Amino acid sequence: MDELNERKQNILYAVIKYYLETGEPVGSRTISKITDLNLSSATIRNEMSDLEDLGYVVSPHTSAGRVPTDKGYRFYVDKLMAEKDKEVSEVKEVMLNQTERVEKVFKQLVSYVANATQLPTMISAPSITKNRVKFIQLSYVDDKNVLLVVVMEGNVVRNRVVPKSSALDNEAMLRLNMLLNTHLNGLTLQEINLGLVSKIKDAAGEFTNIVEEVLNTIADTISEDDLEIYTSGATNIFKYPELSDSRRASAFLDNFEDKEDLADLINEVQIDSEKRGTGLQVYIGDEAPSKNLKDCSLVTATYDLGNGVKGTIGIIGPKRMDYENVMTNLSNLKSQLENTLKRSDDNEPI
Amino acid sequence: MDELNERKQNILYAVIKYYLETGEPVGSRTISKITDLNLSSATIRNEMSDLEDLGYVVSPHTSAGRVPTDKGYRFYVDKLMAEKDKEVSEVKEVMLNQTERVEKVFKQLVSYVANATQLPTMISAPSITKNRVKFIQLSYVDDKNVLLVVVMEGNVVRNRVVPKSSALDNEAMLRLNMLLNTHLNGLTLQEINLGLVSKIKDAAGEFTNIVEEVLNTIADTISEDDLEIYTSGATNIFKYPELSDSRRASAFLDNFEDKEDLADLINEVQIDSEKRGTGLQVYIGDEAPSKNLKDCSLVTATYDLGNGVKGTIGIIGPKRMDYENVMTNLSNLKSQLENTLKRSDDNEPI
DNA sequence: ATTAGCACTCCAAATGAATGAGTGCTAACA
DNA sequence: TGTTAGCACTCATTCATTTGGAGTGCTAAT
Repeated sequence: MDELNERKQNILYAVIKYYLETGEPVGSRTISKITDLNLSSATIRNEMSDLEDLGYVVSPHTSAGRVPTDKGYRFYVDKLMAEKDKEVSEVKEVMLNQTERVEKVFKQLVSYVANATQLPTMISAPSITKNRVKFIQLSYVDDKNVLLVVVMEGNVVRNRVVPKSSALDNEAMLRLNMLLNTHLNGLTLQEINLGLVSKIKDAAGEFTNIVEEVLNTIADTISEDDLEIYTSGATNIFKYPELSDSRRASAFLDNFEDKEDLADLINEVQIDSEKRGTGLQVYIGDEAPSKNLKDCSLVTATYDLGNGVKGTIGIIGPKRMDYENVMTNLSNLKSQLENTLKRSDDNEPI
Repeated sequence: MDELNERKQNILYAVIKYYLETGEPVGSRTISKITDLNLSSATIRNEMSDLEDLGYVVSPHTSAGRVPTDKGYRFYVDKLMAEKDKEVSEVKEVMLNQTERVEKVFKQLVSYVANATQLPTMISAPSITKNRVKFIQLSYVDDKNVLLVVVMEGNVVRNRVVPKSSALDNEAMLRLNMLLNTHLNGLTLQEINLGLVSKIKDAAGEFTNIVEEVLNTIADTISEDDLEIYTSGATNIFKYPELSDSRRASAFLDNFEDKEDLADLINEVQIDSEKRGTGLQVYIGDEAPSKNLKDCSLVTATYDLGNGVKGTIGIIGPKRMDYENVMTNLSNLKSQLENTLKRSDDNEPI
């Protein structure tokens, strides 16, 4: 903490701030000019040399300016940024229209964020494995199939057409619906264990095999795309020359296109967030829980709808991204999401 | 047609074939060596000069080899390719698992095709506006909402939580379900016109306003994401140096990420396909019905499930893509899709 | 403690020569 | 008449060289 005196902090701040804008190594003369410290370039040079020894900056080669290291960025995010720039950026209210399908809401949302930050953005819909079953319904579709609809808390709806092996008249269907609802309502997927399953099958009597099919389908349906990921703004990385050469860009976009990889990433971020008890997190370079983000930073906001139902918004960009802007945006979004989606749960009678 | 004698055609074929592989302008000496025409480079030079005059090839600068023009490609696709290479490439049976949700099937499919062709691929789920309503169901969710489920032909399911303004007991719900199903089953969205709507509202009696909400929602639900587009393999363009500089790549990926643009494109392709009565289409460069594909070719297969229900698979790549491989792949996919999805409709009793 | 001054380093952009692939043309040949 | 060998010419690419400038580190003066 005392490692850096005020002047060094000021200089480090100026270096990073300037570098964030330009992406070019910044030299002593520049700092001397842009700050109002009234120090000559020579003095700055001495200080910067110290900062380099302490590991906050490096110069890419002998006669270049200095570039922040991960440690430098970390210090900036943790200390400098918070202290200096507490000017509250205007909070834009995002239109969260809950009457739309969830899917569509998230599509709009992710594209809004990508646009606001001008960075590649991903967002995970709330993981529904921890979400509770609100309502289950089987209905007649045609002779060979029944339609299974499962409504989860937060009005997430999943449906599937299930082929039926045996005949099933209306009354039987009614009974099955009753059976399923009385046993499963209010439970999370994790709570639907083998014991319960066999109990339901017993109770189903002659319909034991159709119930089995239905239960399998429920498990499938709920878990199959647990962690649905939406992305947008991938091409924003081309705004940063340091990431746009074709090798790097291709590698990055490959990752960004692979929803499964992103889901893994988000999973780890959520675990992390739980551990640290923070909603907003910044991963600089190697800090990110993923292999291929060496040259990038990741900023995430994990929103929490209670009952362990969580989702994450993530932004990936160059290390020299505008952390402040990104962080205010995300934290803003996070609280709005929590408010809106929680409010929609207040409606429910359960 | 007589414009090109056999020898010229052979040479043009060799030029294009070679260029498809290398992406480099190809010179007379190369052609002289790789063909078994036993012609000296000088002769080839003369012929190539003629081909250039006729507009089938150009040389990018004075001392470079020749590169096919759009006209050259067109001739290749229409004439040369068909004649020469009718070796049937092995037809791989793609796993089309219809028990999965449609959504997931298409996701798998598009990624399969992208992988098989090593090109950016998009696919549109069958447009459901022309699809028929099979089954409608309202059910109780909680005090303030009802759940609306619409099953279309081909077992495409759409659902939505509809806020209800007035109380609605079980019996009323039953009556509404009857009413909606008797009036709407078997109709396409286009056939649900204003006259019909007011007729239903009349018949609904006291529930006229909830019926209105429901009907609006149906219209919305069906049309909102008409033409859902799935994409995959976007980063494959980086395999082609001529498209991987950051300006071009960025522009391309921007387009490819924008699902609305792609939907427009697919729409026009489908119209086109109808006009020409072909399922498989090749657009070379400017031929494509879109602004930003100047440097690319687009190959599409429009599958037709009957009753005007159509969808399109599209592949976008450099002009020098492997047309044969791509076209056999698509035509293969097309027929399998048609078979599988049609088969699933045979199940239905309507 | 700060600063001016200077030598030194190294990148980046500019210049220019060498290389080589390819063409067009002409003249010779079958 | 069609084909080919030969030659002069063009132009992109590559590589080494030069040059300019930005920046540093060090030293000596304030």
